[in-house]
Amino acid sequence: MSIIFSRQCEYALQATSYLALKPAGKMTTIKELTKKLNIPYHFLGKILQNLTYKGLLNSQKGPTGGFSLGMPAQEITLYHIVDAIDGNDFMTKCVMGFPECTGKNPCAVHEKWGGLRDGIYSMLVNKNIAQIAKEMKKPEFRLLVD
Amino acid sequence: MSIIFSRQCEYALQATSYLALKPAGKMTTIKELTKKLNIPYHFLGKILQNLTYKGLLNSQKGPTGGFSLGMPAQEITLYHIVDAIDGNDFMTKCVMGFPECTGKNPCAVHEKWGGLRDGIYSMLVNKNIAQIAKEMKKPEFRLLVD
DNA sequence: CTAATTTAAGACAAGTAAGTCTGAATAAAC
DNA sequence: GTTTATTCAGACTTACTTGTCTTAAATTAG
Ligand code: FES
Ligand code: FES
Repeated sequence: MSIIFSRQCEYALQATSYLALKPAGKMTTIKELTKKLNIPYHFLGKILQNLTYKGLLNSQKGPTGGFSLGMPAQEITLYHIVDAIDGNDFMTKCVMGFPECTGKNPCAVHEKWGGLRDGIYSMLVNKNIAQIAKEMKKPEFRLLVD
Repeated sequence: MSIIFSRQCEYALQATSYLALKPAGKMTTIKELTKKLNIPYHFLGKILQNLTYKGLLNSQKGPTGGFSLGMPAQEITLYHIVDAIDGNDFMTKCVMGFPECTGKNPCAVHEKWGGLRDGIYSMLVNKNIAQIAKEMKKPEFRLLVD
């Protein structure tokens, strides 16, 4: 089982992070992405297609085609990706699975979870693709190993 | 999709919390649990069976039979339940799905996630079934609504 | 001992997520 | 215009999770 994001979403985060390494507008093929990230080819194709539909990526067919970021890297946060793929249910649902999550009828960890949930949210919102690109250029960073 | 725990695990947390309300040793039937918690009968049966196998619950067949906590309530934490059903992969896996999660090859949110993950862990470890029972007796608390 | 009630067990069905395959559409390169 | 490389689209398969059904085993009550 994946942790909090679906497998699709994990792949989307990885692929988008990888795209962030490339100069703006530079097209990257699915083939390159699947090779570097070890993600099933057609599965990734559909995911990127979805992100393109949502406006987060650009795509171009034919030779020299591929995918690139659909907006300035500073404007794309991890939250955009997660929201596009998995939605934002985790922000409103009870972590113990009770039918609602409100202060009126709280579960045993409602308070604690509230803080953690907000922490996850800010983790996603405060990290944009431009930052990631910058961090990833550090030599120890994952994905740059080839 | 459930948030961080599987549906089974959510059910397990709810059912165990409910059992915590009862006097120690008092048997509660699946029927009562499914009715109060709105969980599919046989599905819950298997989950409780599993928790019994792992020693967290006691079971007894026949009339007056049912399930009760398998150890003193103070000794059962939410982490025990989660670990029994979903395991503890969330403690060691990368939240972005990369093959490993170490400081040597960190992903973009490794640091932040580390803190949040530890927060989730302590949320689970520091909440035992006895506390839950106490809190749940407050009138506004979920599950006591009937 | 018999009947009733409950968990135990396993097969099965339904639903969802993940992954595969094939061909069409598009666009560049020659 | 033809070839080639790529995304797009949809059907299909596989795997996993969730949920259902039926029967057996155990235990209590009478
Ligand atoms: S009620 Fe459970 S997290 Fe809010
Ligand atoms: S490497 Fe991603 S969370 Fe640690």
